[in-house]
Amino acid sequence: MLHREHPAHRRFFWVSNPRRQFKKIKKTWREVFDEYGVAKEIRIWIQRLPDTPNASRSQISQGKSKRASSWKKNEDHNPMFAFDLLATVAGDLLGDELNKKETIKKEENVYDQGSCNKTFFVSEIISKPPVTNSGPASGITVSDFSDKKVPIPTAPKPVEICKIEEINNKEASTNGKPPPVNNLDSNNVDLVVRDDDENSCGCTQINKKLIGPPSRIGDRRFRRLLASKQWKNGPKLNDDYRNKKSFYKHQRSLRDYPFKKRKLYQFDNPSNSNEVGPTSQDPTFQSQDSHVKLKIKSFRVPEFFIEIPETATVSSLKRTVMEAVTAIFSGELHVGVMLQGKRIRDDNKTLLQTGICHDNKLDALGFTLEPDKFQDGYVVPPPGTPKSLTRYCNEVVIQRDAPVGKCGNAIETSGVDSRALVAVGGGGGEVAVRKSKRADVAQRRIRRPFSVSEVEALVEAVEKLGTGRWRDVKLRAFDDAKHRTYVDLKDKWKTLVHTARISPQQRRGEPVPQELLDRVLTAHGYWSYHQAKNQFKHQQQPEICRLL
DNA sequence: GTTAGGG
DNA sequence: CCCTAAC
Repeated sequence: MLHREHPAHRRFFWVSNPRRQFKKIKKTWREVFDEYGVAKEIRIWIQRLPDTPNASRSQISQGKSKRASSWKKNEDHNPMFAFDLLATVAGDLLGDELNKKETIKKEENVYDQGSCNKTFFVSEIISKPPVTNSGPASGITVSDFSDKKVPIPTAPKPVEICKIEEINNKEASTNGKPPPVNNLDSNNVDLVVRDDDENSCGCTQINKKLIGPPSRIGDRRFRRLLASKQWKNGPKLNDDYRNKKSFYKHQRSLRDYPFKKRKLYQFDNPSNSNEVGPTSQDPTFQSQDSHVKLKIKSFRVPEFFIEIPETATVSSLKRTVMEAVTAIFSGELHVGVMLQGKRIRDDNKTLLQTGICHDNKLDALGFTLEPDKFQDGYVVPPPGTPKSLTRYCNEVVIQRDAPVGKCGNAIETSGVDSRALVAVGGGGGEVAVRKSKRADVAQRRIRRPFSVSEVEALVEAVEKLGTGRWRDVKLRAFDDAKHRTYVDLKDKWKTLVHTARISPQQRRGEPVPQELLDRVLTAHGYWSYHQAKNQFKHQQQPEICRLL
């Protein structure tokens, strides 16, 4: 029905946090379609649906679609509701006559049903070839646009939305065997649009045949690279991309661990996202009251990166590694249970109910050690996922040995992935090289709320230096705080001004003394007024405290 | 490299 | 805290 295997299909997967502003959603779409120069207008309809995530839904009725503002409003009240999204591109591809076309809609809401309070949205839009013509030329592929091999149909195309996990499951069902790399078919490209925000795991795939399960690549620029012809370069792309990252990114990547703070999501299988395991009521196990013996063979440290000068000593390398490991494992650890790649979320289920005790299920049982800060879900690589893919997962995986162990609960570390730690001698100097490729994903720094004393120091510095000299503020008041950049200070000042302007009831976090907030407003007002006038005078008369 | 501002 | 334009 969906003709998904048809090589001439062009697919867009869109993964987004529904809190995303619609302006940004549209921007993302536009970026994608602009790659092919076909989009003239991006229009998005949102349709509110009943709150039954797994229920199949009827066709989209464009007329009933609600406006984005309506959706956004409702969403605040119930962040977990299900919704439909239909995006159309007005132009040569998808015309204004969308409502005339056969639009097949299947349920598309895939989200974390656990503790995560975010709803992740996954949708796929497929340009479906006309029913009357099943030939390869009737569809649209990425290469159609980049290479012009196939004429772009001018007729408006029907749009299909179906759920992405079907595809994931299909590929996961290949038993995780690494796909044949040479079998790259340019006509079978899945273009995945990842519209994530900082709290999401990027999930960008070019050709699932080539790459396999969702990988951990989350950068818009990279996506755009993929969207262009360069996707043919495959996974090596990221290196080139990485080199373009700013020097700062490299500089700070060391001090920014524990990194990969992004919340990841998991593609739940709708058929068993709530109940994992089909044999929960098997009476033979109940009557036997048997025990399940598990042997945890090893665990793996999640890959991480360090940068260190080649002139550094081995001792300092060891110390740096230890710091990184400590940072990752400091804090509370949580254990996740996976069965056949699916996370078991209901803690109250018995092993019997989940099917863990079932013999033929034991192979697929796995555990994750999750650092405290990564609670919102993970990409769980299917069993047998190539290491090059699991590396992107933000977790520590404990793979359970397949047979029921005979030696009790032995735990042995498999050792840190050495590739991640090799510092290569290059042209000399301070350049640190990471051996590991395509893993320099953007890493959000951890959140480090300002203490009251820090705020006080900031206020005092700004009072004297003004609001336009953040580097000086940094040097003056935060020179020894390596984790506070002058941009951080600037941002903090911004939030301080905002905090000072809102009512105390609306403020969050550690309370800032009102006296400090008053000084913030005073200094802000003063420098807003005097900045231009005193920009060249502040050197003689920087002490505004006396003036206030 | 810094600054300013939107996200 | 991130990103990026502008300087």
